[in-house]
Amino acid sequence: MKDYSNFFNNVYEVVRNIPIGRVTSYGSIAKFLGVARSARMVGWAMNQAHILEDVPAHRVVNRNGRLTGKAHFAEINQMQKLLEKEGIKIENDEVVDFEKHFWDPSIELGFD
DNA sequence: CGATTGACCGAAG
DNA sequence: CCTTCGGCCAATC
Repeated sequence: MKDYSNFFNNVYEVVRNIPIGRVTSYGSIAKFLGVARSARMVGWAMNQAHILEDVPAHRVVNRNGRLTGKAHFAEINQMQKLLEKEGIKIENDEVVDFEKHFWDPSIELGFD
């Protein structure tokens, strides 16, 4: 049973729970929610996220650590700017030491 | 309502 | 390194 109506809601909730100075990937979120093959839906969720306020979409990148969604922000450098502000270095639109800053919801949040 | 697109992922060549 | 393909599903045209 998969409540896709709640799926988007869950995505936003997970993203909100991303600690400062950490980043995660769309796939990891999707996997955490049990829809590993629907990572694109996470992307769509992010697309809708811009209407929300507590959704730090800048902390969500693709599995390469690349800022694929930067073009969707109000300003192109907004995403990189926010990340660098949190102590994450960006180089060539990619997160430096991505693995080091990577935050896996399935590990950090985990299930009870 | 059919076809296309998309802030993805992974595998294959 | 790059391109192509299959998969998944909502939103858009």
